[in-house]
Amino acid sequence: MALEHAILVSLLERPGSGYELASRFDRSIGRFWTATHQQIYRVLRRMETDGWVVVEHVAQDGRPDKKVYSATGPGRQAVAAWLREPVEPETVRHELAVKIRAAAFSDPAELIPEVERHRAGHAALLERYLTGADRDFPDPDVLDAQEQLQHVVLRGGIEYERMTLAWLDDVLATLHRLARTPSNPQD
Amino acid sequence: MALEHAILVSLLERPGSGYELASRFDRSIGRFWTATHQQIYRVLRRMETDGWVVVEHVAQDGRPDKKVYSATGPGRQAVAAWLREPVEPETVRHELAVKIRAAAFSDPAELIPEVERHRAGHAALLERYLTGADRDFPDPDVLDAQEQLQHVVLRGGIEYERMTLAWLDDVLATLHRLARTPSNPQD
DNA sequence: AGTGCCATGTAACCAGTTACATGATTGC
DNA sequence: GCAATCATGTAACTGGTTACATGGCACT
Repeated sequence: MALEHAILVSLLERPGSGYELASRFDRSIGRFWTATHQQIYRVLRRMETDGWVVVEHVAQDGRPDKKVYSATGPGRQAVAAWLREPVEPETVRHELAVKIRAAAFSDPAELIPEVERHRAGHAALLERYLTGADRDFPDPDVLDAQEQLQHVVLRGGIEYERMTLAWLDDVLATLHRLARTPSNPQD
Repeated sequence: MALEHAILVSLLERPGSGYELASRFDRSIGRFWTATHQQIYRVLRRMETDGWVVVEHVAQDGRPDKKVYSATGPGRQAVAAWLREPVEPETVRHELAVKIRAAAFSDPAELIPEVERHRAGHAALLERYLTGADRDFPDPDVLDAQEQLQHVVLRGGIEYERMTLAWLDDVLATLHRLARTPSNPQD
């Protein structure tokens, strides 16, 4: 399980409430780990009883009170211990790839709009990464350790999106080729 | 849910037993969808009662009997209907990326062996893809529709591994740089 | 009047993982 | 004798998703 650790890393970078964590998981951290607010609240309570985080109740006016969480010493140690454990290989769930193979048993042309939709999504994400990189790391040669590590992860996201865009173009070309030569497999 | 559909696609490509499906999920299909045999047996039974697949009991001598499953007409229609539904965006789970950011709160040098282990795993996988591509698609210009779609998915896997290798080199360079300049953040 | 943001939660369900169980055959 | 391969399953658990609930403030 790594959601605990993802939350701890986020709290080490900056303390915050469950709500704030949920919005971070929708933005930056969401690039490589997703979580809903329900999950986050549940895990935060568990980590509090484990002593990995502490809460500070903050009253606000004009908006609801919030509970600001911070990582504790034991929490930091838990992260360090987890870093020393080997990561199991990622379990892949690539639904679009399954669909592309499935297209052989239906009409490949039908998949084109879906692939185009994905392409547009990835293009938009790449744009967001690039503008985010410009904004958050305007001078990539002067970064402290934490920023360098954040930056190299962001570079990974950018390269992933570029690769994916190129591949989706390859997929689209293949689908268009198949649409032009109507073989109609077993239908 | 897409495990049903991944199994159906695999059975459309070729009928097989739960055991055979499990080994396919360890090889080719495992590139973009994973499943254990327990899961596969459970889903096959559900799909049988739904009429998406049919079983044929095959007695064998020298080895245990097996139940060979095939996709039915309704199964094929279920795949076609699923193809027309939009795919939800993939939920990403990239544990290594979390660890790289976590390294800022521990010793970045400690992560180097782990990243090298990953690099070796991805390099081995790329090799396997490349030899598999040579073996299964020796002449990529003469492929039928099904093979073309399988091939474009394989190309995606190859490009993904290449990109990942390049990124892991980038990560390693970053970690080595940080190890040379001991900043030691909050320890 | 309606939408969106801030903020926290409960409850039910479903998918996926881990552990355990059985048993014959083939090869080292 | 031991491990690997073929072959199918049960049971318990855990992590993640979906639906539902509450309520004030700011903006259009």
